Amino acid sequence: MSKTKPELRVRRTRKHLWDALIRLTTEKGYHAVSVKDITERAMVNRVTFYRHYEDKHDLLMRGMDEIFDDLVARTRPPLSSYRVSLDRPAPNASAFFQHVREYGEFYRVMLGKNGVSGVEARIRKHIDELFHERLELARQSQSGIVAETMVPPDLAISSISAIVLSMMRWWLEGSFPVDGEEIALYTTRLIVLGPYRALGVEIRTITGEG
Amino acid sequence: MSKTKPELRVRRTRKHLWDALIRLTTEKGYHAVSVKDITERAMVNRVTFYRHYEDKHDLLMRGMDEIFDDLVARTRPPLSSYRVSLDRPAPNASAFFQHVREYGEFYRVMLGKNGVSGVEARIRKHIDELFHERLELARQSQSGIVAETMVPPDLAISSISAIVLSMMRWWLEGSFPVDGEEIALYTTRLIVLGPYRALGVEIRTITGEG
Amino acid sequence: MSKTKPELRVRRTRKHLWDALIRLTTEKGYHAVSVKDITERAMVNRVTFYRHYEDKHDLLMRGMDEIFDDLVARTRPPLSSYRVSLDRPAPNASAFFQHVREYGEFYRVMLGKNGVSGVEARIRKHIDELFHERLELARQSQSGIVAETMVPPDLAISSISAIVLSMMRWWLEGSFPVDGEEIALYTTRLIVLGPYRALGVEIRTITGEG
Amino acid sequence: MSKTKPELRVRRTRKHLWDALIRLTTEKGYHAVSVKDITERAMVNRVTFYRHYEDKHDLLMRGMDEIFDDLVARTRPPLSSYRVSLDRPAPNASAFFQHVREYGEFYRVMLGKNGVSGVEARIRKHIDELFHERLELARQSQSGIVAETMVPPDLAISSISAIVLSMMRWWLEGSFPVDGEEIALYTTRLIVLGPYRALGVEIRTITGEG
DNA sequence: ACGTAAGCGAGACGGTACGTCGCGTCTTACC
DNA sequence: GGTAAGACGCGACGTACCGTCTCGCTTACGT
Repeated sequence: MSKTKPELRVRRTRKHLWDALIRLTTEKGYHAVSVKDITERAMVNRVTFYRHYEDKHDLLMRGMDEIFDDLVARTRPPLSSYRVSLDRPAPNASAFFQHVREYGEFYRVMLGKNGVSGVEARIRKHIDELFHERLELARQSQSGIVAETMVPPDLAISSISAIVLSMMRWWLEGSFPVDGEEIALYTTRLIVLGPYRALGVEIRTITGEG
Repeated sequence: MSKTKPELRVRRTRKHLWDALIRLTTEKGYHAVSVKDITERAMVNRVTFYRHYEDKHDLLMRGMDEIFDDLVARTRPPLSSYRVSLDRPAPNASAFFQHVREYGEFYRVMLGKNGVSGVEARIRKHIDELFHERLELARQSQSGIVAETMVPPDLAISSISAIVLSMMRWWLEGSFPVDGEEIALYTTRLIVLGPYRALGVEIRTITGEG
Repeated sequence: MSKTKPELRVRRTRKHLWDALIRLTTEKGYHAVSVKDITERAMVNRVTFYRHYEDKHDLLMRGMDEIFDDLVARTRPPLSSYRVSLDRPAPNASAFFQHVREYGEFYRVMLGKNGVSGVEARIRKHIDELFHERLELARQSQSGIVAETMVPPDLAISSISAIVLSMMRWWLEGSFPVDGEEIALYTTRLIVLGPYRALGVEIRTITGEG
Repeated sequence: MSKTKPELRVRRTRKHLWDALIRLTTEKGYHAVSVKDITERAMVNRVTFYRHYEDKHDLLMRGMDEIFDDLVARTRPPLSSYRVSLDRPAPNASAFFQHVREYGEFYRVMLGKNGVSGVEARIRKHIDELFHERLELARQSQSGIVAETMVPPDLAISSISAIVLSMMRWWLEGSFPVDGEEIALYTTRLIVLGPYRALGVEIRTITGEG
């Protein structure tokens, strides 16, 4: 590991800047926030900002990197066996929403009306990656090969992250109206019923259904 | 109707400005586009721009208004009877994707990575409204009252527009890889299988209906 | 005479524009007055302004031309014999101040703090011309030739118009505090005592003086 | 003195701007000079101009302040005893014209045909103040009280600055055709002969004084 | 008196300058 | 070495005014 932990002052400065960015974005939208705004709120000199970041966008990106590191660390883990179910949330779905809650302030502002256009795409990309392999596992666990699907596979796959993002947004906008497990369960259901079924993934554990 | 059709010169100027905005946004992203860029591309004086629009955002909003007027005009129409089906695209879905193809350049850039943060939300809102009443009709056509749904209704509803947007994005990014009828069919299927099902809208009741 | 008297409407328009210019200049100073201001005040379309005048300055110059035509017409006239005196105003001085009173509004604003830089010079030039020949007459009426003057002749001459303008300003700013004859008398005295004497012009008719 | 001397860069920037203003005004007249012109000539960014001055006029006023500070510093000084004379220039008159020569470029352009309307008035006001007290001293040195003057006092006084300005203009326009002492002498003579005489300030009383 | 040519109103437009805001760089001085 | 303070160049902003043009209406003048 080449990166040594930065000095205390440096970390403090960066944290102040990040917090200021998020707060100001919440208040008046990312684009209306200027570097001057950020540094004034963070009580840091404007020149100091430029010693740490290239610009406002750079600050955002670096902050997001850390958040996504956490996201990956939490949701990627082994997950030896997995069964598609309508009764229980998929375990990584639970982990995902725990993460979302923790970084709620960030996700809320970025997905809200004052958000940043590219950020949603980046989140979607991450979710895509996360759910992609799950899907592969699920499909491979099927005995036979599905000859023809109801919708083209990549279309179905892209709808998954759309649904997840939609769930996130609903959960965040309502300030976590339900439990993390619950939203994870709903998300699992919508994905299993829709895209999964369209792809021919059998819901084995479902009892009452054909 | 109080608004008289503007003079020829005026309409020409506005069209040039709109086209320049869309082209430039495609090229380098909305935020990197300046009013100066727009007017230079449109071969219109910068001051003339401000005679018609407050700013870049105003130009975008007014242009969108017209597009959404067209969208509503095409998809709202009566639609006396409607049956949920997995075999045929819902008629308004077809109309919707025809509209999307027509304004493809606009939708492609706005939903792409160079898009504008608020625009997707606005599109989503429109789609929400369009599909909302369809859903109500579908649910009311059910004989009994659905006591409990698999996911909260508004959650399911919000996932619908997420799916539609996702379909649009896929279709646009691939430059219309499939027929409009086909993408409409896939969209219908994903919605019927997922959110509709989660809401208890039975597919089998469809076939039995007149 | 090649110039036919312009149409009624034309004369009316021009008068409105001139009046508006003077009023507005009085109110907020020449430079703060825009063509738009003038036309609005004159209740004339802005384009119409440009049909008559090149710009604001052109309007001013043409108006001044008329005023100076009147000035010349009144003060140039024959004036067969003239005697320098400290008891009576020089006749052309009287005529001059009558003219000033008549066009008081114009002169007041042009010589006041909101005035126009070039205008004073133009007025000075006119006064110079008027007094120049008087001086020549006066000097030639002297029997002998004045060998050496107390100040160079052209310096003395240029001080004359300075004094006259100074008198005008005082008279105008105080809204004609004294009679036209009186101010003409004072002006005559200051000129005769100062520049004239410096030039060696004898005050013949003066009784009580050496 | 609370005002610290500004940084070197700042002084340099301001000097460049001032010089550019004077040069450009000489070349094409104050009103034709734009801030853009000034900054281009001064090789300073336009925004930097506005960091120092409100506008073109502000630059002019602040520059004038410094010049008038110098003027006052030079001509106000003690001046314990003073005698009206036609043979020697009044000492403050000499000092005055020395000052004028030093700031010749400024005065020449401001009093020339490309001048600025308000500036002459401001110069006149300064001269008025300077000569006012001299006059009072001269009049008070008279033994008796002058019952009636040939022209109202304030009229005579206002003619003094008119004469001085006139002398300045002649001297500047001819590019200092005569010595400073000489023009000061002529000015003294014209003032003593004209306004002073009109006010009853006797010349003969001068010689008899110690 | 009346038809017609002019004068005129209305408003879009290109163009120059304005004064302001935000960006990113640099220098100087402090700790 | 990290930070504060602030001058500066640069590019864009949104506005004001300028002078031109085109399109129609109306008005007063000449026959």
